Amino acid sequence: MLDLAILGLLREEALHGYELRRQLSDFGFWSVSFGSLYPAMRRLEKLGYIETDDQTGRRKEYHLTPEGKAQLQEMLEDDSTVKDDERSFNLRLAFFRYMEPESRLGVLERRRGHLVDRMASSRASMKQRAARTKQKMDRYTLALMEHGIESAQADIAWLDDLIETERALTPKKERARSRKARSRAERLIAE
Amino acid sequence: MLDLAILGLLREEALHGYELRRQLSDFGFWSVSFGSLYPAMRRLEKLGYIETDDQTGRRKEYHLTPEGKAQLQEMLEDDSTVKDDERSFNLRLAFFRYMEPESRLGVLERRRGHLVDRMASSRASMKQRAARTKQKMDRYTLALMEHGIESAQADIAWLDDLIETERALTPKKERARSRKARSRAERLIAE
DNA sequence: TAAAGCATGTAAGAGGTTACATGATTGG
DNA sequence: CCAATCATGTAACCTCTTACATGCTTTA
Repeated sequence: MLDLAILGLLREEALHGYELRRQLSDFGFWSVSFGSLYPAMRRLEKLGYIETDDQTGRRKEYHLTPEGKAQLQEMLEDDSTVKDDERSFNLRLAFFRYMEPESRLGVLERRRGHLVDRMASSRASMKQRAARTKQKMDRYTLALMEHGIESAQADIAWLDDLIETERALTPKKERARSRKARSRAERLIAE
Repeated sequence: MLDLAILGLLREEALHGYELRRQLSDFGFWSVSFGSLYPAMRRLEKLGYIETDDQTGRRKEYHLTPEGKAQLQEMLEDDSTVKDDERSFNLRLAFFRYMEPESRLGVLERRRGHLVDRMASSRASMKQRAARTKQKMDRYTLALMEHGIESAQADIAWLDDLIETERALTPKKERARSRKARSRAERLIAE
């Protein structure tokens, strides 16, 4: 997670730890602590993925080595290690330009599927709870769950845009299956 | 975090670990692992916050002790230990009904302020980056950041609804300062 | 009767945080 | 020149996950 973020940010330009941290939080990822960032950079240096040549004292600017570049590529491409959480997805999306165009659609659709699943099970549990206990949920819990569903819907609509654009950019055969899977998902959403 | 979730869910009804986990994920909080859940319940039992009397073998239903109830109250009320992340806020909101009405507005406004801040700094860094590097951001990064801002705006609007409703429910004097703080925040949002 | 799901638990370790320590540089 | 910010780092610890182990119960 953190390793991916470091390598990804360093792919574009050489950075030192402090600046890396700023960018990480500016992108809206997360505010990693220095106690986690600096040891991570040391580790990546030992692994030969990043290095620094300027000894000019104060700042320690790291840049990607060819091995680091290859490692980044592998981390982005290998979806067996991908977690289904938002941060993991956002991180990949931020580095989409470094990915193989064919892999991008897969990442987007996987994220979409995950959101659809979560929404469906959230809906189901709301109904089940309404049926089980006669009294309705308290105002706050209801607001929380409804907002969760609405946010997920907005995210899915946004993903659909991205998917559509991506499809237009990489015209390929064999789209029938994906389209079918998508309309099934849409039925699930529609209550 | 996990402790708060366990105590909060047990406040309404006695539950065993397996069921607790299901509810936790149904609420959209997170899918806690058993390797984390069971030890946590043990710990809470040793602390005297929860207990079980049914030895009927298979399931171990825990319920809240009076001490556990007091502890829950304290965890909900004490905002010095509150983290500003989404999960922490959602968890508190789900247990709003157990909180003092006077504390609720504070939680909502604190969350609002946090979102406004993050959005403002995200906006600022986008502009700064646009000015610094002549070339515009790649399509994906742009989509990510814009969507982040839009999501935050939607969350803020939702919070405003909650805040308004809450104000109507707890009519009090001394609202002028809060209202002023809120309109300042609104100016920040409006680009 | 086998497979799938229910239910509880342990051990090891990944992946972070907090708190602390240090010092250089910049701006009012 | 003093405070704030920049900048790097260490040590202790905390929270949670993964992987494993066990056995019961329901369903096809």
